[in-house]
Amino acid sequence: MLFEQERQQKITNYVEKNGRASVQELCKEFEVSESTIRRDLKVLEDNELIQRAHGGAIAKNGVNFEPTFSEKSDRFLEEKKAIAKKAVEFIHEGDTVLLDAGTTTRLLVDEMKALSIITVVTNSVVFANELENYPKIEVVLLGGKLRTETLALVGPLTELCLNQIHVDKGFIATNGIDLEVGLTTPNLTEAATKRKMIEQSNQVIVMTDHSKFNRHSFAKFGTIEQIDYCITDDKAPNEVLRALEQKGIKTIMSPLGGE
Amino acid sequence: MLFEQERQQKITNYVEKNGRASVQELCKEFEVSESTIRRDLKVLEDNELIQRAHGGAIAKNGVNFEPTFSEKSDRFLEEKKAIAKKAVEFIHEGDTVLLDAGTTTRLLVDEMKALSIITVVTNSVVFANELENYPKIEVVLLGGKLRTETLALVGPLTELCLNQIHVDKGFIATNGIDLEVGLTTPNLTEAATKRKMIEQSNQVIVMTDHSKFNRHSFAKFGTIEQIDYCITDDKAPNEVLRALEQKGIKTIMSPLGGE
DNA sequence: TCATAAATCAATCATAAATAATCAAATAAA
DNA sequence: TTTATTTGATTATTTATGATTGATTTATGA
Repeated sequence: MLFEQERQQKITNYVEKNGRASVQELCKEFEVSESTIRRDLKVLEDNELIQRAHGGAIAKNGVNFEPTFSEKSDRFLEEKKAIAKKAVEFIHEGDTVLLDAGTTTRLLVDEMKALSIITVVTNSVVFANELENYPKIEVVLLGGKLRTETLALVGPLTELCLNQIHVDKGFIATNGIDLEVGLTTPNLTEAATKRKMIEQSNQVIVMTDHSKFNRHSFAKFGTIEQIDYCITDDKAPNEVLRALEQKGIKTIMSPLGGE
Repeated sequence: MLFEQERQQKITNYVEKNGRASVQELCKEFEVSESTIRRDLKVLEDNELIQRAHGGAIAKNGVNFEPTFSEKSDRFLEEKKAIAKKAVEFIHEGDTVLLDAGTTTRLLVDEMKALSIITVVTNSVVFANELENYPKIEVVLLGGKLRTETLALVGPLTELCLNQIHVDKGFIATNGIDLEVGLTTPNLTEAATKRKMIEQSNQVIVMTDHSKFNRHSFAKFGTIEQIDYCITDDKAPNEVLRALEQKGIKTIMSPLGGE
């Protein structure tokens, strides 16, 4: 008999190996009920490990998936929008900001378009493209190897570029925030880049929706103590936020529907 | 039985592959009703993955169909295409190549898509975007300040990135090629970047249509002697090409209409 | 040009499948 | 023990789909 996490790990493997899997197929394979499989799929989707479909799941990093699709099915979009609205208040005229690639930070890009003169440093080709039409925003793109799944730039070259700069505020995305483990993401190379980003930011602002709390992924890139501000939505677990506050980290809970 | 998203993905592929598809054709192919196909097409159109038409759908920016508007208005397009066809012959499996941003080099990107495993270093965000879907090509984007007019990355950060790499072949675009003045471009910062590119390339391959000969622009970025190969079209002035050959530079005149 | 026919479409509805929500039993942890 | 967690069964609810219908669009011929 498998433990819950073991089964979920194996389901991920199964889906990745076959590119897809139906709920019924997984029931047979793991000898559990449909309810259990569906619960597992939900968890795995929250962790962005698979892509759910009506009737089963599809592998994520499969060649088959356009970013537009994952964007469409982006969970917690409203929460992320609310978070972005709060985050943009941190940016003032003349600031230099660092913007980490990620689905939550993506929505901050939209908010930034209305701002006056600022410099935005980013490792996301998508963000750079989005911002290039706004003459008041100077865009600096970090170099590096292009990760095809996320269109983010990572690797030694990115870190080298980061070494050359220092920004007022760094907006960092994360896949997991856990009081004990800290900040984590699934990809080791990406983690190294994020680590350097935190180093080069005067203020570290973590943007994360509630689903990332008390979760951890594979690669650690920072400790809780390195955070200056944590912006999240109003479904984030209160006890964690209190613990953060006790460590001197300002937490901002953004209510849904904006201001 | 396919999941909804899978079917939509496959429809996109189908349309892209054939350039077009009728509703009935798709019904047969995927064994679903017209209603379903129409719903799918609507979703795909909303996601800007295809273009709908009465009776079916058309591929969007067809990889190898009609040229886009900006391409159409491009001067000497046919010449540039011919140049790109010659240039791509210089690239072999396992090569690392440097691709300068420019309208002539832009057409080399299209040619490169068919190639096997290579590494492409570029300072063009557009090129990086274009190539990211081709898994056999590893894309390294240089960092730097984003020039909004050309979507090229330039500046000290770009040069710093270039310092870290060395490539087999560098494909360089130019605004002017003159026997006395050398290679020139209108922008000083861009010139500095090109200069560094030439330094870091084992072989320097200049791609230029005939209109750039005997012309010079404001900022010089290289001497004639630094060129290893010069690829141009069959309207280039013969006396200049002869002079280049005498200096030991191989010149390739690409006849219009390909091979 | 216009009128008519044919094809295609969007909107609606019914249905079957899949899902989320709920609850109780089983299991594990305190 | 009690308490929390995981699981499976049950039930509303939601979703995907195909058929139908009337409206649009396109094609055809005068």
